[in-house]
Amino acid sequence: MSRVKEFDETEVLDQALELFRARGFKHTSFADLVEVLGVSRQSLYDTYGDKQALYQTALKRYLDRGLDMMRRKLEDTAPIRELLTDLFDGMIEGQCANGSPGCLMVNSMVEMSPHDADTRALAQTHARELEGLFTSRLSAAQRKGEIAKSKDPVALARYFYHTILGLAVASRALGAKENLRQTAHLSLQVLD
Amino acid sequence: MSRVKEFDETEVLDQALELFRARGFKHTSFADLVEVLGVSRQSLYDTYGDKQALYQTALKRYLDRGLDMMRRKLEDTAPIRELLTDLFDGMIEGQCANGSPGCLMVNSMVEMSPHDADTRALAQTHARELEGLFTSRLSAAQRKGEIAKSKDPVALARYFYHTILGLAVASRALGAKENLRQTAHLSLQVLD
DNA sequence: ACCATTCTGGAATGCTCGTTCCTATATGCC
DNA sequence: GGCATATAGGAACGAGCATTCCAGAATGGT
Repeated sequence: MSRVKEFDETEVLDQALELFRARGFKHTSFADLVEVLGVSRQSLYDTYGDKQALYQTALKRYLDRGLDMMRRKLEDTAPIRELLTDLFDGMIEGQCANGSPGCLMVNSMVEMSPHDADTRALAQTHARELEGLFTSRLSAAQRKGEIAKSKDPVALARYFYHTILGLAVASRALGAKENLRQTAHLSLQVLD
Repeated sequence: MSRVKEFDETEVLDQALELFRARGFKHTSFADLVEVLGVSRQSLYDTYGDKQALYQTALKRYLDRGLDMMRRKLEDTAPIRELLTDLFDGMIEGQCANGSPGCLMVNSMVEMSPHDADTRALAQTHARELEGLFTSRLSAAQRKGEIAKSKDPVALARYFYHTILGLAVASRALGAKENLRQTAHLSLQVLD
């Protein structure tokens, strides 16, 4: 090989991700991508394949990153209520940073799930994994006596997952940070 | 006037609504509408205007209907926990009936809010109205002593609204009715 | 019977889209 | 210096899209 890539492959992928996140798949044209990413049409095709593949790759990256972040935050051994408070506040702060584009996975679940089997499968797998992370962390908290024995960690995990979905939608379309925080804090009452 | 319309205007509108709800705006072509509604292109344009207007009208109808339904259900003077349990169960049953297309408003919030100011305004107004309905019902319950004085009905109302958003997303992309019911029931703990 | 209105569907328009092909130019390793 | 690769962008293609125009047939009230 001789000439080297002039753009950072993952950096451009992240830009594509942000564009898809903000506008959705159908509302983002290839011309938009070329313009915003500053990379020529041909290079994009050579590097990532077609639009669908680029979207898929970006989504996968987004999910992996989110899952890693979640794993890291849940490793914290702080009391579960504190931990979840911080986690939700952090998510809300992060989501609403740049004009509230919401969550790419949620946007994808709504826009793409009925039309694209691959995307649907990605979303469902991710949901299971995320619920799994929550479940084991909640179980740990339960063993430490922070949560009553009578509670079902699986149901609680799913509940928090559903709560996050709702906050993502509200963040995108309504985007009142303070209200989201309030809801997140209220949601913690299920632990009592 | 001489010749009379051969199709029921609101009935066809409802069909358009269901199509938009299932597929989204961009993923529904005018040809799709003509085919599914069984009404010719020209008649659709004559009756409803262009695609955007048809969508807007359908969305407005959907919101009005939902708000009416909510009003009726909230008039019930049953204890608030029973009432909300029934309300959520009814919604979940209804949403998941025909292949879980989710909620048109939520789908619209995700797909259209960033692109169309009218749609965004509709969604935001609807959010406020829905929260208002919940707020006054929760206040009433509070006066009757069913909810502690320390609770803020506005925050609770918003919380339930956010919960509904989350359930709508899950219903569309995941669609496990039993899990949704479980989450709905857990969410009622904020009243305690 | 007449006429306004409606329905239907073909045809055409003009635009946008994703994608491919091609050519010209730049770049770095051997 | 040359060769393999990367970039850039013009051109074209074929498809799909929303929308408009139009002409023919149907329909019902007066």
